[in-house]
Amino acid sequence: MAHTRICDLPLNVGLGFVPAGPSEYPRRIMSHTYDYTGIEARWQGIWEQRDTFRALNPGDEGFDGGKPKYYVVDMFPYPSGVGLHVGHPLGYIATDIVARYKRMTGHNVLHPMGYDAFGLPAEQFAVEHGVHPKITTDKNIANMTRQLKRLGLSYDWDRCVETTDPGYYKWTQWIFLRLYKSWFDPVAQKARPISELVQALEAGDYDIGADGSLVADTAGGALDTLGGVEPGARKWTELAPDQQARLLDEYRLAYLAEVPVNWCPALGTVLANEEVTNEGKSDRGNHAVYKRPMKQWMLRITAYCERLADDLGMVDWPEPIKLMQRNWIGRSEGAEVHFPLAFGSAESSEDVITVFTTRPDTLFGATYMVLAPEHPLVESLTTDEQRQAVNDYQKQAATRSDIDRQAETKQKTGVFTGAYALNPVDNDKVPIWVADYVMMGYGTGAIMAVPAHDQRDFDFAKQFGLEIKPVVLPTQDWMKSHAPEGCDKEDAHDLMAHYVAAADTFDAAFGGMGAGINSENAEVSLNGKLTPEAKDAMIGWLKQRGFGKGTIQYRLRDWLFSRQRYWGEPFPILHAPDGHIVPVPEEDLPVALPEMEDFKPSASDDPDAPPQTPLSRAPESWKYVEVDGVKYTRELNTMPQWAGSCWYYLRYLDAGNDERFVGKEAERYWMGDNGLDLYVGGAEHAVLHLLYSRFWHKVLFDLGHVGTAEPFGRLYNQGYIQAYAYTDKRGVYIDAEKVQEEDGKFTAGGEPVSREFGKMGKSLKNAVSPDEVCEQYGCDTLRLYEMYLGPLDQSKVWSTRDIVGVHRFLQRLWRNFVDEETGELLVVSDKADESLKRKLHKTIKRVTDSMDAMAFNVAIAALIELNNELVGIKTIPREVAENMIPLLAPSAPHICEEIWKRMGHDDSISTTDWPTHDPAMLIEDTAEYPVQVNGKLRGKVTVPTDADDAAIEAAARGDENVAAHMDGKTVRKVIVIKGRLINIVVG
RNA sequence: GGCCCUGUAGCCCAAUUGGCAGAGGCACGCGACUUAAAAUCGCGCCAGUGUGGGUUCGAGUCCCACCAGGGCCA
Repeated sequence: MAHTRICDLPLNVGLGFVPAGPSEYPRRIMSHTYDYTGIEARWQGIWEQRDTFRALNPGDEGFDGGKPKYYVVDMFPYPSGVGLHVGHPLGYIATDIVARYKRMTGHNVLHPMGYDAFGLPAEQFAVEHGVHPKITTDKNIANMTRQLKRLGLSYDWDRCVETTDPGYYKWTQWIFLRLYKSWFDPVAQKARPISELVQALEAGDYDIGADGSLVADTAGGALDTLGGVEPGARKWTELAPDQQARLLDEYRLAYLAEVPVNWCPALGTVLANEEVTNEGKSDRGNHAVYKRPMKQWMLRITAYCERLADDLGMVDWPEPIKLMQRNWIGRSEGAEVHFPLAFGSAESSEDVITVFTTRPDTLFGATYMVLAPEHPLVESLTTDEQRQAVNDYQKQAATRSDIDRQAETKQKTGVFTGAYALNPVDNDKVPIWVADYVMMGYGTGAIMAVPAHDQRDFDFAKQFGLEIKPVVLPTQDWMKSHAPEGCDKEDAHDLMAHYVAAADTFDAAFGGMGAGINSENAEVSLNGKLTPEAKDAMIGWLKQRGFGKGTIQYRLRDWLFSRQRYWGEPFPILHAPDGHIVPVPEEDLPVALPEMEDFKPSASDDPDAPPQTPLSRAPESWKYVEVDGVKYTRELNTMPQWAGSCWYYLRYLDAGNDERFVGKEAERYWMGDNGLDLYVGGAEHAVLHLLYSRFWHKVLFDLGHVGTAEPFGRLYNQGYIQAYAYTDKRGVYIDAEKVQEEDGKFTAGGEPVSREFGKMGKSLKNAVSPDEVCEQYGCDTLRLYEMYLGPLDQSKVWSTRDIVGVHRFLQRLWRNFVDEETGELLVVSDKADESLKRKLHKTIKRVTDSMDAMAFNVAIAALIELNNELVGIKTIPREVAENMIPLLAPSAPHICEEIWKRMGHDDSISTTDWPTHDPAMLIEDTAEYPVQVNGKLRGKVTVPTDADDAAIEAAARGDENVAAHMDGKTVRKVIVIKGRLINIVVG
C-alpha cells in the first residue's frame, strides 16, 4: 500500500535556509560570533542529508551485529493543534541525549518517534470546524514534526509511525483478531489459539458444566481451577453448533458482552473505567457519566491479573509506578463463602448467596448480609411485605454515584429484604439487607457483614440496630482509645470484659489483626488463633465442607473496548443476520475507515438516549459485506484510543513491513531479552497505557509473536514543567506573556492579577513555545536549559529569565574555541598542564557517571566548570578539546558538530568514541584529611595518598588544635576512613 | 482517610549513597573595560539541610512522629 506519511516530508526549518550537501559546507562566514541560527540549521540539514541517525536492522547492508543494541523510546505524542510547548520536549531531549551518548559508547541505537493520532480532540475539532479529522491530523503532525526536527532530535524519521495510517492500523486490527481467536488457559496461565480449545473439547478433555464452565474430564486435581465436578455437565459433542459457538465466545480474549458500562451521553460514547474520574465524570471534558447496560466489545485483561502483577518484579521501573499498577490491579487474598438461603435447599446455586471476604477468620461474627441494590437475587429474595420498600430503595440508589456510595463518612442507608440466610459456621439465621454501600462491580456484589470488625458494617449495624458480635480480640491500645465511658481504661481485664460483652458500646470497629474469640463450632475453632492462622483454618474448613474456598480477588475489570466514535480503528468483525460473529479474513485487512461527510457522534443531554455510532451512517457499500450469498453487517463501533498505542514500539522495529506486524529478526534483535532498554514518559500513563500495553504484549508473547514477556524493560518518568499562571479578579486566566512584575506585584494591562502555579499548558494560559526559545537562543540552549533545570524525574518551574545562564555558557565555549575577531580556531597542539589535565579527567569521569545516572544537570554543571577553567587560558590544548567537545555533544550537538568540524574532523561527532578517563590522573600525591574529635571538625592534615592508617592517625594527633581538644582525655576509639576523614573519640 | 514522592543559601539545584554541607546557574553587590550602556572579564555575598525525637564515633542521607507542597487511590 503506497501512502505518504507526514513525517516523510522534507525538513522545513523556516529560517530561509536550504540544506546544502556536505560538500557545500560554507568555508567563510561573515561574522565569527556564535551564530546558533546558522549552525543549527546547517547541521540539521547535514544530518538529514547524510541519514546520520538512520538505524540499521539485522540484514541491512552495513549492519554491525557485533555491537550491543540500545532501544530507547519516548511515549509518542498526540498531535495536538496547538503544537508543542516547552514541557513536551523535556523527555524527548533526555532520550535524545541518551541515544547520542549510547551511539558514542558503541551501541546500535534505535531511537524513533511517531504519533498517536486517533482520538477525541481531532474529531471534536473536525466536528466544530467541518474539516475532516484526517486533514487536521495531518496538519498537526506536520507542524509537530517541524517543531521536533528543529530541536535537533536524532530520531530515525524513516521509522515514524502514525496510528491513523491504514498501513499501521491494519496490524492493530490483526492483533485484535489474535485476541479474538485466542482463549486463556487457566492451567497453563497463558493465551492459546482458540482452535486448541476446540481440539481439547473434541477430544473430550473437558465437559461443559451447567453454568458454561469447563470441567476437566479427568479425575486429577491439576485442572481443578477450571471448576469442580458438576452433576449437570455435558459433552461438547452434545451441543448444537450455535451453542458451541456461544461457548467459545465465553472463552475468547476479545468478546461481546452485555455489561453495565460508563455511558457518557454528552460525548456520545462509552468510556473505560480508567477514563472516568473519581467524581464520576469523563476524564476528557468532565461530562457526566452514567452506568447502563450495553452490548460491547470487551478484552479479557482480568485473565492476566496475576501475571501483570507478578511480572512487575522483572522490570526496572520506578517503585511508585509499580505500586500504582499493583494497586490498580488490586489483588486481595481471601475466600469465597457460600451462604445458603434460610428456606432454600442449598442444592442448586440459586439457593446460595456467594460472597467474597478478605477476612474469612471473622465468619463467626457475620451477623447479617448485604446485597448491592443491583444484585440479581434481590428480586427473588425479597418478601412481599418488603417489596415496595426495596423497589423504592433501588430506584433511589440508581441516582447516586459510586464515589458517593462508598464515602465512609456518609450516613449509611439500606432496607431489609425480609429474607434470611444461614451462616454456614453455626447455622444462625442472618437477615439479608440491601444497601448501596455494597457495589455490584466489585467482588460478587454481596457481602457478609461483620460489624465488629469492619467500620462500614459497624456504622450500618449501629444505625439499624443489628447484632455486633466481636470475634477478634483487639490490642490493648486500641481498646483504651475506643472504650466507652465507665470502664477502667487502665485495667486490661476490665477492658477485655467490656469488649467481649458489648463491642457495640465501643466507638469504632476493630479492623486489625488479633486472636480469635467467640469462634468455635463442633468441627473448627479459631479461638486463640492469630488472624493469619485463623484465616487458613477457616478456609480449610470451608473447603472441606463445600461452603467455599480460598480465592484471590482482583479489582481490575475487563477492558471495555468499544467506542461510539468515527475517528478510531474499525473492528475487523462482521455480524451475520442470525447474530453470529465472523472475523474479517486477514487477507482483507485493513478494514479502512469509510469516507464520510457526517461523522458527528450523537451527543445528548439525555442519559437514556440510545447510543448511535457514527459508522451506522456510513455508506451502505461499506456497512454491508456479502460473502457466499450472506449479507453481513460490519461492526459499527471503533476501538478506543489506547489500541494504537498498545504496540507502536513494536512497529518501529520494522515500520515498512507489509507482510507482518513486525519482522521476527528485527523483533528478536531490538527487543533482546528484556524489551525496551529505556522508555520515557509522564507518570500519568502509569495505569492506563502501560497496563493495556503490557497485556497485549503478553498475549503476543504467549502466541509466539514476540520473544519477551514484558515490553518495557526500563521505564523512566520525567517530571512536569510547571510555570506561573495568572488570574484576574474574576478568576479568569490571563496570558502569562501579558503580565508584568513590579515591586513584587503583578499586573496585566494595568489591572492587578494574582499569581498561581501549575503544569504548563493551554488551560492555564502559561505555555511557552519551543519555537520562541529556539529563535531567541537556539535549540542547543533550550536543550541545555531544560536539562539543567534540575533532576529529570522531578517537576520544576520554567523561568525564561534563567535561560541566559546556559546561553552564556555556550557563548563562552564558543569564544574559548573560536577567535571572534578572526574566526581562527584556538585549539593548539600544546600539551595541557598537569592541573588542567587532572581537571579534564575528573570531568570525563563526572560527566560519564552523570550520563549513566541520567543526571544531566550534573553533567552540564561539570562541563560549565571545565569551560570556566578554560576562560583563563588563551588557547586550548588539543588533548583537552578532543575530549571536552564529545562530552558535551549529546547535550548540545549543533555547536559541538561545528567546533568539531572546525577542529578538522570530517565525520559527524555523533560517531566519535566517548572519551574515557585515565584513573591515574584522578589520584593526587597527597590527600587532605579533615580531623574530627568527637564528631566535630577540629583540624585538617595533609598526608601522602599511600599513607597507612597508623601514619594518618599519627599526623592527625600531631595537629595542634586536635591535640588541644584531646588534651587530658582518654582516647576511646579512632576511626580512620581511607580517603575520607579521621574521627577521634575521646571521653 | 490510606499509600507514595519532595523539602539544602533570596531562587533553581550539587553533595562520590552514612564521612569536611557547596559544584554549577539565576538574582544581588563591588571592581575592570567603555564617553556611556549592554556584553564581557574579575572579585564578593548568603544556609547548617521543614520541625521534634531516635540510631551511630559520625546523619542532608537511615528509623519514628509531626508540618508544608505535589501525586495516586478511596
